[in-house]
Parts: sequence; C-alpha cells; structure tokens
Amino acid sequence: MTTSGPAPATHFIREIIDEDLRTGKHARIQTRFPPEPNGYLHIGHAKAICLNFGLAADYPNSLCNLRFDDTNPTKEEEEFVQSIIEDIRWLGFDWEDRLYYASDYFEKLYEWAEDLVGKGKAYVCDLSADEIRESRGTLTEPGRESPHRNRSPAENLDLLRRMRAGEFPDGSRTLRAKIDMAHGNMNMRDPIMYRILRARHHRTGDAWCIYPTYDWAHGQSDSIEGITHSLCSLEFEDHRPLYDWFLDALGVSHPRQIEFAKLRLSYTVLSKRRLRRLVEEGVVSGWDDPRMPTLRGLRRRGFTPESIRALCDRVGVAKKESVIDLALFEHLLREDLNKRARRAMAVLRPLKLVLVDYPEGKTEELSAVNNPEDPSMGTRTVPFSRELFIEKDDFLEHPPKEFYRLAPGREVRLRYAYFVKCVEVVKDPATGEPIEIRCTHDPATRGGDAPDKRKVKATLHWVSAGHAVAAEVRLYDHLFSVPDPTDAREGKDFKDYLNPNSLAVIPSCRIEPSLAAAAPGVHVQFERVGYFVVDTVDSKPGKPVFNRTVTLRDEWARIQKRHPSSR
RNA sequence: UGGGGCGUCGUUAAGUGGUAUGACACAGGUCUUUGGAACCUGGUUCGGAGGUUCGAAUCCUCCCGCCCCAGCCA
Repeated sequence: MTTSGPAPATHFIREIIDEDLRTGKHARIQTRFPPEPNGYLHIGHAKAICLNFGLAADYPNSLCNLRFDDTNPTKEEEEFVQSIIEDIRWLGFDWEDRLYYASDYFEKLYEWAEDLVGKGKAYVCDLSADEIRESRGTLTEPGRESPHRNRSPAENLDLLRRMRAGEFPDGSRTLRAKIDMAHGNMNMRDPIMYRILRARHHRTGDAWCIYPTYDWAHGQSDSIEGITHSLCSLEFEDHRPLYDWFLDALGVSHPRQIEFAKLRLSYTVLSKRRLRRLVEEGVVSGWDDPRMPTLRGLRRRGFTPESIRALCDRVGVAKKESVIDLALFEHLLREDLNKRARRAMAVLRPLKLVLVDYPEGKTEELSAVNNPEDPSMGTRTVPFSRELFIEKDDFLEHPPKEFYRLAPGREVRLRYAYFVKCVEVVKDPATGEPIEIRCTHDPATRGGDAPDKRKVKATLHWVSAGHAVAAEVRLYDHLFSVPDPTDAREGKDFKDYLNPNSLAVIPSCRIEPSLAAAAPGVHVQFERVGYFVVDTVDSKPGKPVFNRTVTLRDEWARIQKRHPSSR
C-alpha cells in the first residue's frame, strides 16, 4: 500500500516503533486488525485498519494480520466475517495468507489456562454472576475474595477439566485469574478467563462449552502471532496491566499494547449501539443506507477508498479524544473526485428555456470536455436544440446585486453552447412563478466563446428538452443537524437531533443522454451541482438513480446564508 | 473520598527550554466557458495560578475541566 508522496505524518506510536527498531528490541514489526465479527465496519474502524496496515507497509519486512476476535459465540456470525473481509479489501488492504481467528487458538489457550492453574495463578470459582458482581467491590471500595480462591491446583485442574467436559451448567462456574481483589483497577480483581456457555460457535461449532473472555484471549493471540505492537483504543488502557500480567505469568513472547483515541466524526454517530438503533427503528433503510457512516454506506454514497485513506492519514494518531470535522472528510473527497469524476450536465429542478430565434426541429451536437482536470479523459458530444431546461435556481426575476445568473434582459453563457439573453418571462397565471424563459442566442458564440471577447458573469448548465433522459436523484445531507448528537441535553436522545432533510428524493430530473447508460458505482460530477454516484442497489437501465455524494463548494449558497434577504 | 487517561486557533494535529507551525473551516482577493478547481493574503491560540530560568507550550507545585473502568461484551 506504499504510495509515493509526502512522508507519513509522525505520531507517538511511530516514535515508539522507531525507538524499538533503533535499540534493536525489534528488527521488524507485526501488527494486527482484530475485529469482532458482530457487526459492520464503519469509518471509525477504518482508522484502525489504516493505522495497522499502514504501519506494516511503511516499515521494512513488516506485516499486518487480519484476526477475527471471535470469543463470544452468542453475538458473532459468519455473515459479518464475510462483510468485514469485503470492506477491508475495498479499502485497499491485503493480509495475504494471514487470516486468523482467535478461535484458532482455543486449544492453546486452554492448555495455557491449565498451566496457570498449575502455577496457582488461576482458580475455578463457583460464584454466580450476581455473587461475583457483588463481591467485586466498587470503584472506591475493595472487593472480597471468593471463598473458592484458595483451592489447590489439583482440585482446580480437576474442576477446569470437568468444566471443559461439560459437567456443569452454563454460568455455574468460571475460571478466574488469582490477582488482587483490592486492586484499584477493577480489571485486576480476579478477572474471569473462562465462562461456561453452550452456544454454537460459527467456526468451532459445538466443540466447546467454555469460551475465553476478551482479556484472556487477546494478548495471548497477539503473542501466538508474534505481534510486536498491539494497537487498540483508549478504553483498553485499564486492561493493559492485565494484558501484561497474563503474558508475564505465562512467560511467553510479550507484545506491547498501545492505546490511541478512536476516530469520531461530526454530524454522525459511530457506536454500534446507536447505529443499530438507526437501522432497527427505520431511520435509515439499512446498514448500507448512503447516510450511514458504515463502509458499506459510504461506498454506496459514493465515497472513495482513496478519500477514506486520506482522511485516516490526515486525522493523526494521538491520545486526545477528538471529533473530526466532517468538512475535512468532504474536502478530501472532493479533492479525489475532482481529479477522477467525469463531468456531465444534469438539471435537478427543470425550468424551460426557449430560444425564440433558434430554428424549430434543428439539433446540433456540441463538444464538451469530460474532465477539465484531466485532458486524457477526452470529450463527448451533447445535443442542443431550441427547447432546453435550465436549473430553476439559475433564474431570478428580481435578482439581488450578488446574483449574476440569468435575469430579465441579462446575457449568460450556456456551457459549451451559446450566449443567450433573456427577452421574456412566461409566468404561471395562478402562482406568478416563472414557468418558461424566452431567450435569443448569439450564433457567433457557438461553443461558448465570444469572438468580440465580451464577458458574461455566469455560465449555466442545461439539457436539451427533447433529448434529455429522466432520472431519479437522491439528495443526501448530514444525518444529524448538530456536530455532536451524542452530547444530548438532559432528557434528550441523539435521535432528537436527526436532520429532517438528510434525504430529499427528486423523482424526475433531466440528465444529458450520455449519462443514461452509466454503470452502477460510477462517479460523475453534475457540473455546478455536485458529485453523484450511480446507485448500486436501485439504479436500473432505463431508470437510472443517482445519489448525491457531496455538493460542490457553493459560493452563491454562502452569500445567501450571509444575506438571507437576497432571495 | 479508588484506578487509568487527556487539555496548543472554530476543529484537528506539530512543537521535546530559545521567533508558536500545518491542514480543514472562516474572511478577503486573483483567475476562470463549473460562483467548481487552482493560486494569493489574513487571525496570535498553549485550561488556570504560582514557581525555576536570561528565556517556559515544554521543567516543578497546586488547582480546574473533560473522558474511561464496578459484563461470565469486545
């Protein structure tokens, strides 16, 4: 994944690695991305993916594994394994043959558990879940030792074996590490290593009725894989002493856990719980709704893997919890799409424009550039005729000073076509709304250049009424109307901050004919409007559907925002 | 009144005792057959108070604020 370009931004994790390489602690590094297959990946996961795979790509001979952390069969499913694999591939990363599962290590983990029991560092506890909770103490008071804490290694070994053999009912016993019930860190108060759970595992089936907890499985899995730097998010800082304790107790290769702040983005939510609510409560159409921050949602919305990787490169890696401005993401997206998306003309809200001095029945094929940023993308031809559609917003009968599009008596350019001048406005007698604009055109300006060098203030996009194709366009906007919907006021819920205008469907837009057959997933810039992508689910030949990925920067919109009167 | 973290422009991130820097956002401008893109210009912001020092965002002390932890979830 190495790309040429500016050196990657440095951060505290790189400093640690550089130091480890310099001192010879390691000659190379090995990282891993360890998702639990219990849901879909989102933009927050992308940061961890880019960090882990990116680091491995940047350091010589270094590798990053993909490991599914599948220690809880009640929540995990094969479907998620597949979707996660698909999404990481789409993002552009490769783990070659290093696809692992924590469940691959169940036998080894069990063997190690017996080892700790033998060393007197773990014991079988018969307390119920409630009793354990009750005896754990609180944040300010120490816990009480389990009455089974001092069983002999031999008795513990016997009990552990019988736990594995299925002699005891679910939840009746646990294997716990023998550490310190008075520790200030709750994770060290004899944490649970195994629970009895008769649940079918998506990979090991019914082979086990005891399953390791995260704490018991994670560090040991890292060790088995030869991970050198185990990166995780801040909430695991409290677990690091335990991570270290297990590895030390076992006396095996000891990766270093390093915690960093996970990515948060403004105007959206990223917790699995909240995302699930949006889906289950029907706020969005599903996990791949184009408004969702899931990788599937972003993909369907038209975000590119390149823009996501660029975001992850730019946001930095630190321990400070921060919320990244969505505007940065959109900026990076535009930067990418500007160079790659083909241009086309599409009129979202059509207003008829008739050229009174243009012959009826005549059609011209005018040449248009496919991408001004990339001449190699060539040109295409666009049909032009007497009756056209322009954007409703591009005409104002009584324009404010800052508006320099079409208005009565005013001349503008129709892109790649002619200069036209408004000579008449036909209005709906009932509403007074303009329903047809009549213009003259200057034949000498064919193609859009005036031989006499006269200037016009505006260039408008258009489509030929008789040639344009109908299309459905879905205008997407921020899912929430406030930067941090999770920061809900007293009595409020994050859903109270949903943006009611996050989706507006325009069933019948007019697009230039060259767009009629655009393939699903293709990115295109509707000139002067925004970037769009052909929807991968609902778009059909003959009935195209476009999703707005992001608008273009819009100077006029800003002016209107500043002076609400100018409309 | 337990333990673990974090505080640098609006937002992010650099800075590791010697002129506070970049990106996004914002504001102004140049250019333009996209009010796009590109380019130029702008703002003084180190949580607070003391202290050490010729000199502190960096070192010390105290204070304040925010986040995480009491799953047999990860």
